[in-house]
Amino acid sequence: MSRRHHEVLRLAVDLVILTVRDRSFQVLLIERGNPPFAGQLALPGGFLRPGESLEEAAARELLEETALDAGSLHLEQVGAYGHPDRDPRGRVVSVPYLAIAPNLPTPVAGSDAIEAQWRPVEPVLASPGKLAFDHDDILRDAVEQARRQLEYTTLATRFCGETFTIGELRDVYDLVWGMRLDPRNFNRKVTRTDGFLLPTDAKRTPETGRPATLYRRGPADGLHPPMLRGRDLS
Amino acid sequence: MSRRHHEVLRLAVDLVILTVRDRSFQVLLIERGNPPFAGQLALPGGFLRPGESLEEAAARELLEETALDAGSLHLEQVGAYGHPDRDPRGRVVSVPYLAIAPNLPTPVAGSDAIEAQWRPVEPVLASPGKLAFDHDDILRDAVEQARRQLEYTTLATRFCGETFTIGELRDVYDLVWGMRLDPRNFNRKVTRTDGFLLPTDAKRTPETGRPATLYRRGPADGLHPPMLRGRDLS
DNA sequence: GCAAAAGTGTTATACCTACACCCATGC
DNA sequence: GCATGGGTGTAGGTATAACACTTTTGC
Repeated sequence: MSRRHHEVLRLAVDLVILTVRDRSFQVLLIERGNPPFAGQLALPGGFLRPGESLEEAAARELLEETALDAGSLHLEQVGAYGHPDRDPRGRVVSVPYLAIAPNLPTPVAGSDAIEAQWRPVEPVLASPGKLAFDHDDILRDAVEQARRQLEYTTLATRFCGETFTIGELRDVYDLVWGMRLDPRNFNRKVTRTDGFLLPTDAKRTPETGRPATLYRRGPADGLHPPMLRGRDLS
Repeated sequence: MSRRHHEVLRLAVDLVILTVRDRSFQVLLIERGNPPFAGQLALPGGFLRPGESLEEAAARELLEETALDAGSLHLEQVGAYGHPDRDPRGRVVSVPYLAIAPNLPTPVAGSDAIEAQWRPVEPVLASPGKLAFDHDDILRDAVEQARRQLEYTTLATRFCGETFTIGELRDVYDLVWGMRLDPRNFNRKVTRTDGFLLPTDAKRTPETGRPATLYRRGPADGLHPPMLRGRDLS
């Protein structure tokens, strides 16, 4: 088992930053300025640096590319992608991270002058082949991971601001899952699940209609019983 | 963004091989012969080689260390572990794989004369600090991943041989989850879930009691609705 | 007969689905 | 008043939990 047999490589940390904005489920993509894949869209990311843990690298990249503070955001690993030909520059294994962002008032601007843009997720998933590297695969897996977590965790609240209405939370489910949930049943479900939501005294009046109670995210991470979507898995 | 800032590293592929034998939930561990951690127990594994994908490396290690053919086994990625100090030899990121093995008639013998042994999982999880590297963390996460998958996939059948009785399948749940399920309700649940089990004409007579129908694993991967364990997640 | 494991039936309960209905606001 | 979204009530279906009970073997 000589050391000569061991592949020496670099490790990329890519970011799948998801949000709900303009009543649409969107992902942050950058346009690559340099080869390989110059001019194509890609997930933001960068290489692991000496002394960094994987999660530290993800947080650093997040700050560099979007000026978002990882301390306030949900950040979780998606897996590892290591096909030998995935990067034409040489052997690079990617460990992508999924980040969930609330709809941000400030426009996203990368510190290193990279053109970053929010794109609706669905068209990108529907016609793969447009993203650089194997980022289509990574995006697909990360989105599926997020969709699943809406079922049995309180992840949906990470898409919302500090306080939010049940209608906003329902929009997250509707848009991320791409299906309409019954507003009345949804209301009961989330208000009766212990630790999901903490009511506040404030209310918010929509453009038209009755004012809605504002909530903030509760201490629970898991959902029991889970939120159900249709029987579409096999 | 100079290349000098990029950490260059090696990638380890470790294996968490789980089985049910001697009416106990067990994991395959090796005793390390060389530093670091010489004499301590560790997960089997090795380094990624040039031209290999991660999954290929996992399959190769599985064959080398246990003479098990990956083609017939369930093999899935657990995640990536990249703390900078996790390996004293230098920067090594580990991508562990979870493998599920049926109770094997042949004793496990590594091809490279490593002392491999089955150990009950629970004591190792209960008193961490005994395994080399961060293998305690990896084992904990892999076991939790397997336990979860018993809930909403048909993974349990991977612990069984080609044909098996419902009692054997229930033993898998009982031993992996560490709780007793009601045999009568379990029976109904698995036989009524479409695609979980395919009945055969054969039966097997236990030491004492009525002969049980032998089944083989069905085409379904997912379980809807899921198999429930108690409300222990939060 | 007896022990042990396989397998069926039954009832109560929890939860979801679907939908009717009322409430509070802006115009 | 009317439109719009917030929020509650209720009836029916499905799956689970907990249990009694029957079946089929070896001894």
